[in-house]
Amino acid sequence: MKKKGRGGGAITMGDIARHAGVSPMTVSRALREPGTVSDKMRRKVDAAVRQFGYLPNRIAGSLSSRRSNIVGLVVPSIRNSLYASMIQSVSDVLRANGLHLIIADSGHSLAEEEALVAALLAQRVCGLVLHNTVHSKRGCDLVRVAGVPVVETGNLVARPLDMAVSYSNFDAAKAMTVHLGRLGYRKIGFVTLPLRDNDRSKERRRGYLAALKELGLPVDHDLVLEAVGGLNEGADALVRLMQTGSDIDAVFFAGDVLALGALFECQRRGWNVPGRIAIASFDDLDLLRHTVPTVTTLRVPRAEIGRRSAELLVNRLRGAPPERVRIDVGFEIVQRDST
Amino acid sequence: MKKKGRGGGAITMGDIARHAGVSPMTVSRALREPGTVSDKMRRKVDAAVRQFGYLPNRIAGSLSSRRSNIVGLVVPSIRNSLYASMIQSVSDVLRANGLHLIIADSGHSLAEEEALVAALLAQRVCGLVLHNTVHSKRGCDLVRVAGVPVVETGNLVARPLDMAVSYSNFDAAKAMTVHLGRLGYRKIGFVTLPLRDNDRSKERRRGYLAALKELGLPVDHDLVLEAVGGLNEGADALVRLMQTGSDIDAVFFAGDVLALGALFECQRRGWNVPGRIAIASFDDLDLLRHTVPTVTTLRVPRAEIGRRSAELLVNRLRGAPPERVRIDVGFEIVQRDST
DNA sequence: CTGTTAGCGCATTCAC
DNA sequence: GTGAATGCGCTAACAG
Repeated sequence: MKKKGRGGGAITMGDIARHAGVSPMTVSRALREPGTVSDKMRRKVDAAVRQFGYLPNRIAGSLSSRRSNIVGLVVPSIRNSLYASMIQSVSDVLRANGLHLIIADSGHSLAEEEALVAALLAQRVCGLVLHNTVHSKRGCDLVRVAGVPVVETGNLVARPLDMAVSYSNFDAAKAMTVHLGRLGYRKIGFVTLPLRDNDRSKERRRGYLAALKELGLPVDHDLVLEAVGGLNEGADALVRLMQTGSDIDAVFFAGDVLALGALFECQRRGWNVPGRIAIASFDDLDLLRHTVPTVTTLRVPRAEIGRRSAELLVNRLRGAPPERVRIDVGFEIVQRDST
Repeated sequence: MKKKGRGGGAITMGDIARHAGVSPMTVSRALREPGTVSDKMRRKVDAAVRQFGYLPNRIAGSLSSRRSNIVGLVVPSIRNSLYASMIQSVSDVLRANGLHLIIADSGHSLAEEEALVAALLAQRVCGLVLHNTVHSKRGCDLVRVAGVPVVETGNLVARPLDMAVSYSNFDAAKAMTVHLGRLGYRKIGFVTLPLRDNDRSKERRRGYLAALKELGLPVDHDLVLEAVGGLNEGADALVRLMQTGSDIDAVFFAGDVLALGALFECQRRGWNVPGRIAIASFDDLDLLRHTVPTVTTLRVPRAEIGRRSAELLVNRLRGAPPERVRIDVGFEIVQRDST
């Protein structure tokens, strides 16, 4: 059983117009700018819309208006809860402003990020949020040529593609290391996440090393480890550091999951924290406030980063002049029982 | 160069065609079906595409072909890591098949889900994945009228809108409760997540009650608590249950974060687990394998749910006949040290 | 294999 | 305040 000869497809604005006895243009206006249409017309349109369960075709609308009202977001990993609160706040601000969000996951790969940026731009997103701050040459070119506003959020880069909202990974890691030094720890290990194509990891390690220098402590390369994410990796790293033979007294993990894994390993082995070994973390995963002992960490205002990023995009889309913006949201050291 | 005026905007397929000395249609084909175009033509097109950094406008393509190649996914909360692995596998399968994904977050609200479904359908998504299985009347109508394939994943409903890939929350909760009974626990508490508009929570509680009956244990309503998510809530619930005065010996938490919060509370108070109180959880959060003690839980194959959901959509989009599908991925009880 | 014609469903721009 | 004409950039369907 097909519809009338009228090409069986979905209901269009024209159909609604016909059934409401008005022109398609009036339907379009009644839906987007109800104020510019007389009450009588609007009621007729609304009735027909409800009757048919009509949903305007935004694809056609976007093509015609040359605006998609969709923002693209690329994070290194959707699974990492770290990004979740940022995603949420970006999403909330955009929705409050009638914009939609496409989230993509680059899997920490530069090539994948490039492919995703291309795909998003091909969808004609009207703005981008990129967590990574290291991009392929072509990725940069694509963004520049497209001319859409872009916010980079993973690290406060000196010269962003367009806008940046973040904190300094260098300053944060340095501050935490100095904090440990001031607490009296002298042999401070450091476990970094993979450094490849990752600005943030590199900056954190740089911060750690700069702090040692400032504290007048020697750099012991046996005390610096690289680990991929995960609880097991954190546990392994801790054990390896303890076995170096050096009298290591604290470990700073550049990722909260690593720190957590290490803490659990200590619980399993009965190593007192911080008595036998102190543990510090990066990023205030909610859990760190609940473990026994609670874990000292760096708090980064992830939600604020998301909110302000989205606000910048919204403003730009509303006509704010394109100017380089660089917002430092800062960070905070949360001293708890593990150090 | 008369009409081309550089101010006009982005580069179009027509521009590429002109510069490559071919027709727009050849450009279109060279990009989408390179095999159907001669080598010579394809090389000319590729050269022009690279020279201008051309990205085809998918909005125009979608409007013309009446296919968006975008799938919509609605989850109750992006922040919940539970959904993350499902999202990831959906995303992977879709991308491998040239489809994109829009993720939306309903905040556990029925009204919000309806609004999101409407927005996604207005974007003319070619498929939907809905985690929630309770929908508003209008939400159901919208989906049905749109005629796009839909997969529901949160609970294995008897009569899905279209397709369902999930496990039975009832069976799972019942199985775990029976498992606890068989281990010898006689006073088994239950902490549920909010029940409102939430099929999954209701089914889990039903399963718990059915198990008590099967075990021949009395139902003590003081031992059933409702808690919103979060570590604190889990801790609070545990303490309240312990203070009922009844000699409660085990608690089954219908959410992994709740269980974790309870476990940490036990660590803080020095309550032996499972000696003084046994703890069981729902959903195999990675952490539960690492805590001290490790936590008994229900493992649900979240990634498989995502993968199979996406595969069903892909098949349907490739022309598979619309038939009601109902896939039970099952679950597994993971017995660990907390019980 | 390649090109031509004719829309896709809406919003912009102008008349009225 | 309303409507008619026009085209957004691309692809389906056909013709050559």
